[in-house]
Amino acid sequence: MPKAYEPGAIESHWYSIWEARGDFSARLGGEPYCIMLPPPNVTGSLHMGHAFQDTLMDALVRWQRMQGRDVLWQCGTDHAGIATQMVVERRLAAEGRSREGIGRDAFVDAVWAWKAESGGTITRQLRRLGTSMDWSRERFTLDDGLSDAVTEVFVRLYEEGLIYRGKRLVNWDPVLRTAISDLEVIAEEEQGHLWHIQYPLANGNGHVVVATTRPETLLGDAAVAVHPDDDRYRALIGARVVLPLTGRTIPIIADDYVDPAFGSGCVKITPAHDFNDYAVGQRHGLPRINVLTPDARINDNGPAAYRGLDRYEARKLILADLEARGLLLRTDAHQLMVPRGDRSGAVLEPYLTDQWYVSIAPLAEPALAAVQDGRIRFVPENWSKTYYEWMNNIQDWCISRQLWWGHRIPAWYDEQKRVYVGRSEAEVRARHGLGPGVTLRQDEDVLDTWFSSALWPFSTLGWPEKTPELARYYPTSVLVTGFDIIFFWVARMVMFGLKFTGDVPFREVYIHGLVRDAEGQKMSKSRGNVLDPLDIIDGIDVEALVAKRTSGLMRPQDAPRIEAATRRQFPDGIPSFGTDALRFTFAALATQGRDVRFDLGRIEGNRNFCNKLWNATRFVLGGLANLDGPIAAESGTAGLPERWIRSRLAAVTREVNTAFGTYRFDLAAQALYEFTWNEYCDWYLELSKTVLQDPAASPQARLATQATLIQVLDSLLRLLHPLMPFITEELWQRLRPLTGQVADSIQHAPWPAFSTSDADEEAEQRIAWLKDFVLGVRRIRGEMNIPPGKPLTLLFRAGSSEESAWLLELRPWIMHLARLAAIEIAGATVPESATALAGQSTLLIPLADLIDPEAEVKRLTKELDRLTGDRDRTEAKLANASFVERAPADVVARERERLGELHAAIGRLTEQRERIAALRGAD
RNA sequence: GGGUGCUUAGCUCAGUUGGUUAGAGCGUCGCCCUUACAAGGCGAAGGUCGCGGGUUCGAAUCCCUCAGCACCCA
Repeated sequence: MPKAYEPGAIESHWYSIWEARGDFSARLGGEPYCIMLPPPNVTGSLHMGHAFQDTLMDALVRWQRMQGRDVLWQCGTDHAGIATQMVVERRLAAEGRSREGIGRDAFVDAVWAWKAESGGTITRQLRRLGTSMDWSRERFTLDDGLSDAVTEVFVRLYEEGLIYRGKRLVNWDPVLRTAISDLEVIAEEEQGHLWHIQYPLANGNGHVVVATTRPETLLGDAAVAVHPDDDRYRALIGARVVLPLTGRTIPIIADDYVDPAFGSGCVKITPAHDFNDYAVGQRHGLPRINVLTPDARINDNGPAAYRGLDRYEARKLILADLEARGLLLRTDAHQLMVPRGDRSGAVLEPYLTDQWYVSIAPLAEPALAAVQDGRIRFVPENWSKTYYEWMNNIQDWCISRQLWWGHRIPAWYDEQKRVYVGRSEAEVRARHGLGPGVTLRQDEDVLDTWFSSALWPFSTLGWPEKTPELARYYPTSVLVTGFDIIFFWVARMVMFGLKFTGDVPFREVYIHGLVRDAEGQKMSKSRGNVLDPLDIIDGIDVEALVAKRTSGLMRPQDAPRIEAATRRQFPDGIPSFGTDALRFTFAALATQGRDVRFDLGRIEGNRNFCNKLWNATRFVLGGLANLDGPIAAESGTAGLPERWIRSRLAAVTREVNTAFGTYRFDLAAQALYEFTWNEYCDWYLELSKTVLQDPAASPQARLATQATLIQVLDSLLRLLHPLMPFITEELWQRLRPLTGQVADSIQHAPWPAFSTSDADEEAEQRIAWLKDFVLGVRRIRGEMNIPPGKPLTLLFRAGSSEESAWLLELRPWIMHLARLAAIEIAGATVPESATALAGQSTLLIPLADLIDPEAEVKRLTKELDRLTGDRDRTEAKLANASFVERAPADVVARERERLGELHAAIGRLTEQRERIAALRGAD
């Protein structure tokens, strides 16, 4: 067995075995447990968010599998309409071709070709993470079955009147030339201008001034609005103004949407190009004058001078023309919220188009109720508020996208533009009696990708067919996802799930935080702070990392800044940490907060933890030369250390169960880390050496020690397995010949059982005393600078007959751990000594030549200060009559007991300090 | 403007229903290559729990004010 833990070899070895053997497949028997993988973009690659989320899901799934549940972790990918189409368009552009140039069919073929080329990347990466998904059931949102489900849902909703077509303002991406959903808009504050423009009154008696951040929209103004109570303008309501540059006149209207304090208190109203103005326009019956083309140029509704100009060129020219006419009063610098498409980054335009909508209120109501009445539970519970907030203010969902990659809308138009919705053209013709003479043209648009994602929990299980899988695994057990897609995805799955299956899609929603970099910044390509999980697993040198972060940037000018930051943060690149260390780190970071700061320091510590576990196993295996097969659980005669570590194991088992059961992966990781390192390795392994390395130890004691080493390690590996699948499998397999476990893989080994009868109060108490004893000696060594290896003689003054008995029982272990040459019973008079307390007993290390009395007095004084502080606080508490009266009796009793102990300890230490001080005085 | 959170050691974070001396990792300091592990061992230092008030015998924990920060929605 190699001396150091080397993750690379064991990881690649085990995954292929697991997968080939079908270890991850649902068994269709036993109590089902099902998780739906939030489908990643089929042509995407794994980022830290995926890795984090998938680690948590895999931990749950492995935990449940070990408990004997029939686990289905349903995996698959999504077609990611906009994102994928953009990538393929960019590739075409690089070859000098365009989507329009090659036509729809050829373009869609090109996307499928791209999927074939790059589609395996993310699933390969998922495997590297050790995720135990059921790959035999992998699905893709554009598969036939899932596409049929999409069509079915669309048609049924349409037939119920819950899908309609409407002309509305949408968020329009002029670069991608498609509508996008409100949720895909990123509004950020940017530096812009506020231009103050004069609109002359039509009657020639003066003017009003409007302020705008988008002067080019002036061409589409339909009115000027003022607040009805604004005295400055009350007289002008109903008058008309001349709209500059257009020759049109428009009315001045009153509407309390206007904020009299902003700008001049007059607002230009452009119903076709602003959401608020649209609403004002509806209230006042104003015309909607669209002045932009789909790619945001001025259209034919604009004056000839501006037609065909891009919106920003038009803005420039319009401002110049206004200035030339003396109508541009002032230009102020102004911070404004600019909406951009989350994919293209382009500034969006509110734009008037025909789109398909889902009428959402009738779907939202039952979805709201499902959470309110507890059929779906959010974890942490607080996220239900976010869900309610959105559900209560929900807007109809624009589901059409002007893309070519996706599920084409199952609607056909005849030559009179009448629309027919059906499962196919044939069905439409049959149902509506449209003969071959009628020409039908299918709607050009595709559906929002989230439309198909919303069906994921049941479409992947075969819906609308009534499959055994659907009956068995739906509703699924839990959804694991980030809070950023509660609206996009969670809410929509609930709505569609309830609508089409009559039941919730999942019983619990575990919401985790979002992974950020060490400074708390969101990881993004443009910030250049992205970490690739595989680079953390495998390591990467700084040159490769810089190259990765600076290639393919949207803004190539960012490259030098990104390079400098990367070289500063990772001067030596990233070493290889291995999957298990990464996963354990993710688990440890999965606290209930909403941000997860990823710090490489944490993962280094956890890589070391893997090494610790590795070496502990090496130690255990190395001490078993006398064994050639499984060792019975109750072998030999267990001593206190054996009873103690088994009791501790039981406690940590319970803790881990509670932690996993409440999605507290951080607490599970912490409990396991602590038990492994601070109890099993630091204490039990050391205690075991007392017996194993003692040639005179009895065979019974030796056997019990060996059995305990093996069995506790075996349980520990199983407890750790959900978080660290690879190293635990590797070590468990090495240990297996000695454990008698029959499973072929740790992932099918039984989850360690917890029973309260494993708790051993007596052993815990005595070993706690032993630790106090040993620590007391070590502290004296540490603070007196006595080399750890120097054997010491210790004088023991028993505080009670009980503790005398404990010493008798624990003497060999104490001698060994405290590195004592001898323990003698202190007589009535003892030489001047350094002192420590263990329980009620006093430990004395004769000073002889090794201790500086000065230092010992200082040390004792510090300790006494601490104790007297505690004593004073406790005394004050007990002196308080209302405390004694009102606090629970056991709390008061505990304080009294504590006070007694403090008094005794202070007495012993004071006496000791005086003796040493006198000694110093005598020098 | 509406909503949701956060503020605990130098850094990143735990802290269950209020109850001994508020914990961990990393970092820092001292001693040690003690045959499982230097990716290690042993020991130590470090916090008026954002501020102010209230409830209570008792508050990091419950309530209120304020400050700062973050996110979501408009």
